[in-house]
Amino acid sequence: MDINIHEIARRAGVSIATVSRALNNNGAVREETRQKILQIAQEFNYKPNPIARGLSTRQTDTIGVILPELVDEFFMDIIRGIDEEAYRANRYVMVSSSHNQRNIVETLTEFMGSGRVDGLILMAPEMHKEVIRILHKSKRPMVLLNSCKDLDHAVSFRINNYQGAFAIVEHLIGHGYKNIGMIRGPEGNCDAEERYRGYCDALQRNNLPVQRCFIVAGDFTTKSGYYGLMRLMSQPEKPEAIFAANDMMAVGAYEAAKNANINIPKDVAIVGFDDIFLSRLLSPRLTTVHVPIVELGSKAMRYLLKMITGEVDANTAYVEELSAGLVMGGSCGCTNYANQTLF
Amino acid sequence: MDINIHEIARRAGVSIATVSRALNNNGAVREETRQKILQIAQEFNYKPNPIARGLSTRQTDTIGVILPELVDEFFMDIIRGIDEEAYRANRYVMVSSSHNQRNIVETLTEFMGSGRVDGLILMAPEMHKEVIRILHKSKRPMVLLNSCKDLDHAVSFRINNYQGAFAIVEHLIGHGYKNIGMIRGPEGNCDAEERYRGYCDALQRNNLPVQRCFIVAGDFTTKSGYYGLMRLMSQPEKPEAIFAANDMMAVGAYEAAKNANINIPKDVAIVGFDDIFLSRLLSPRLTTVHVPIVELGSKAMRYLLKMITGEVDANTAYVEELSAGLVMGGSCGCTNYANQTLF
DNA sequence: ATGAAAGCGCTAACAA
DNA sequence: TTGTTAGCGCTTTCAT
Repeated sequence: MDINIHEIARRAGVSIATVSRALNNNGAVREETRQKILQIAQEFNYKPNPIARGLSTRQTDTIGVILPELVDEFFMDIIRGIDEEAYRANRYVMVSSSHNQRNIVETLTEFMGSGRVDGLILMAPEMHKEVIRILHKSKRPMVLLNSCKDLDHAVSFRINNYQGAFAIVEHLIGHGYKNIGMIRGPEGNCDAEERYRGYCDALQRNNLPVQRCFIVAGDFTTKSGYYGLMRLMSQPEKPEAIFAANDMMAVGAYEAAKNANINIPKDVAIVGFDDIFLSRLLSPRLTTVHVPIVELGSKAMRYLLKMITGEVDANTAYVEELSAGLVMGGSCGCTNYANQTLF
Repeated sequence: MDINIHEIARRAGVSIATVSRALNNNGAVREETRQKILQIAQEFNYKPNPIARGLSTRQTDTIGVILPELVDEFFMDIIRGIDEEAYRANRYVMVSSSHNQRNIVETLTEFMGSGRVDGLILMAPEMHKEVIRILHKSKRPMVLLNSCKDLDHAVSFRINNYQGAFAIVEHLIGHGYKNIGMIRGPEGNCDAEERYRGYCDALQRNNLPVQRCFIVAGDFTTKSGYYGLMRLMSQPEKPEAIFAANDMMAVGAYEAAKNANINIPKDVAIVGFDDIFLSRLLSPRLTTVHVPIVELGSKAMRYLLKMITGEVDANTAYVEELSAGLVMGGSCGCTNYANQTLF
């Protein structure tokens, strides 16, 4: 703010061009000169102004991150994964929630159109057409997180929701359950859709019918899980097991079960998806699908950085699905699951 | 990136200065001219380059946020509070963890010294002298979060840890417990120290001795809570109640109690601090201290914005303590606490 | 190996 | 009301 390149140049008795070269290890500078400049810069604790540099180089060393919301460990984990890589690479992270669907476009435009960031990591499960448009005409590289299948022409990192859901439902089937219900996630949400697809396919692949009466809507909130279980278990024909599309709803289901004196897993088995910290503390421990969230963030960031540096082509589609593994608890009916340490 | 102020000026048949004035509502522009410019800008979807503008105005519309870690709902809540206000005020948020104590200085310098941000929100419970130094010579406004008392000459927003701890320990005393133990937080952490102070004072104010054997160290992790309870309850003389300095440790204590067949609250009452979401799900529900975290973030942000706009003097110390209220559960021994809804 | 100078896109002081 | 112009602090050609 105070001392600038001119001042350093003056003190070193050289031109600002030489100072710039010395500081950036860019272009030839006599070792003697370089040392002198470096020493003076050090002495005055001089740091080039990144804004000025940004104007000149069109690089801000900043990565934009837009997430649908800023709640839960889930999103915090993503940010942490990104932050770790950013730190390593000397980049800065600008985060924002998309606030609401209407304004995601606005935020996106501001981030991408304006040179505030060198690249973007975007998570928007319900992806508007408009967003896709911006995506296309944007000059900055961008990687999508948990995007829908129909965006496979972009760069995207996602959890393999389908595979995870398929696996956990097959696990339930392995227990001998025939009537397996599901509390679904929000409509239009791709994660939710994929998990539902995995559920249906697992049933069908095992010659089990997909029964409408065992499927209820939900919206990923604890509350909807609560009422989801209530509804499923108050029918004349009750499911033997329930696949909640995420752990938060499973938590709600646990609460409902407790209130209604329904025993898990004796009266009904429950499994979830996400493996949030909380699921470890439920009793019995929730059987769920572990999703490598921190890794999702860091992988996305690493790839984005490569796109920025040109190490990989930013215009070539690339999709990576991180596979999700089962975490055994007692809620599915397993009795001697590895009693995972809490810490 | 493509179209710039010159282009707009050319198309509108005016000078760039007029375009700038029209767009910023700054300086006189004939209404007719303004409309024309606005319309053209609209047509080409022109947005002034914020980097260039930043170089000129020394404002980036960006707020830096440095937090000790990026984990938990706790920090996510702070970020959310900040993000909400930032959105309202058309500001952007750059977040970073301090990575480690050594590098917090580096990060701080980069944020503050370089003009990357217009102001900073910093949370650093263990505050280095060095950090304080930077704080002082920094030209940009900064607000501290949960800072130590010895930084009362700065602008700071904090949870009233002392008051909260005092209140909850008095609540335990009200139950008739005489031997009240505590699992402390990390040494040197101001939140932890204040909570400990509140604990001690509550005892003394009620003519109860502070007994060393009932006080064990902890570090805010579930693990340390687990072993904390183990240690306290394996002594010949056991406490009747335990105040865990945060909920995560209380969670650990619950686990330990479960493993050791210790009933809460019959064998030992347990209370926590923070009111994390999880505490609602413990059985019995954890009696704890609610801290308005989102509000902490948003209040800090609002104040910082005022400092930036000059609405309040950035050099005048200002400390605000948000008071923390009790949330009743069954873990303290209360039987007919309001059964709070989960949602 | 080094310097001079032209931008980068914008704002703001000064002139007209 | 509008235009001219000098920065803002840096990078990067192009000469030398």
